Amino acid sequence: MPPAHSPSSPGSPNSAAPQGTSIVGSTNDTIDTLDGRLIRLLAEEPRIGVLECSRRLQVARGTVQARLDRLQAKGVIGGFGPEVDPAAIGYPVTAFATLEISQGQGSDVRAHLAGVPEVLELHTITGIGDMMVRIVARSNADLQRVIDRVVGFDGIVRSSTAIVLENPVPYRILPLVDQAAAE
Amino acid sequence: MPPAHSPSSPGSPNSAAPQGTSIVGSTNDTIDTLDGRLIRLLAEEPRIGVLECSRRLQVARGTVQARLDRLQAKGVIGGFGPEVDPAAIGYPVTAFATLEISQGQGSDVRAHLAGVPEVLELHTITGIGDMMVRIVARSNADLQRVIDRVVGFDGIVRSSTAIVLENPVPYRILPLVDQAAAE
DNA sequence: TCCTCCGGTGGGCATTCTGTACAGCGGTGC
DNA sequence: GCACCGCTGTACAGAATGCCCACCGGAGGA
Repeated sequence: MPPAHSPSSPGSPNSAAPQGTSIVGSTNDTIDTLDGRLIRLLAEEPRIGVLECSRRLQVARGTVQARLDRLQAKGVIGGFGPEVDPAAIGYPVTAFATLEISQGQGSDVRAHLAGVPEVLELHTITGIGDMMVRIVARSNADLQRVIDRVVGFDGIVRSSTAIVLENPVPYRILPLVDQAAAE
Repeated sequence: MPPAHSPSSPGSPNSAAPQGTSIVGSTNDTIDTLDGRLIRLLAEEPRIGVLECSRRLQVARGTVQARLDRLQAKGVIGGFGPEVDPAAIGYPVTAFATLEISQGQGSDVRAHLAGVPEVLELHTITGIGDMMVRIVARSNADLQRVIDRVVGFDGIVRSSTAIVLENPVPYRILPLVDQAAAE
């Protein structure tokens, strides 16, 4: 493939017609369709670079670069870190634990939980419990050890655990991105 | 910076001494320390390429390339998709809903939930409920709409929702990677 | 109404990285 | 003892990146 771009109209150098969507208020609002297509493209084939994106999206390279910079600056795209599968590194068991915390012990408990590698995620929630953690373990037996370590801390009054059996819909964001882009 | 690599010992071309860890059984088991350092490096600075990795890790470029290929082939690294923040695209409210399903309706319910963009994740679990979904919404008011759409389906008998107030520990995997690498 | 700003386009440049190949070394296991 | 596998340097052509420019055209303010 030659390094040429792929000018649809080779003769006329300029045919500036904003793609994606009218820019209207794209600066402060969410994302437009071009952003959506770009995110989808990168999500599906992360290995392609900016130049390839511009080819697929039929826009100028500078546009893709600018959009990417803007998306990262706005915090829409946090990064491109590798997605590591816990199961593949020896932690095939996932569980959600709901924790009840005694008054005023919140920050201590958070610090404690943040120090446990098997705790992948921690939320404070409304409802029955006060906190919800996502934990992983090497096996069901190992899960016992992890739970003991997680709840073995002053300030955690009660806890209940739900083991994940299946994961019919793994974490995804693309459908939401499409919806946001089509706003 | 000149295109020269950075040979520590310019004279002697070969000083092969396996880094990371003795390879022992690295092929079938999990990951070694070199893998761990590589993943951490990529997670922290995803934009750097293979060459830069090899410089930081003080190993040959081919090694980094081989490790990366292997990690991807083994499924340890799933991809390098952009991490999109739902809050940044207009969905700042997160909630977890526990669903109780009537017998035999499982697969229908899954299909239904998979069709809802606001459903980011779906698990089948042990315990009180049968399923657990992670959902997002544009606002607390909008959450009502989303919940109605989620549970408005034959086969879902009961549901309870917990709104996420705070997220003291956002999803992370690095501490676990370190632990697995130090096995 | 005119003017400025901003985002998009197309092009060009030097630098850098990638993909791929090669031979050699050394530890592991048969 | 020998073959295998992983790591090391090295090399090369092709491709992509980062950064520059001039220009166009719509939106919004003066």
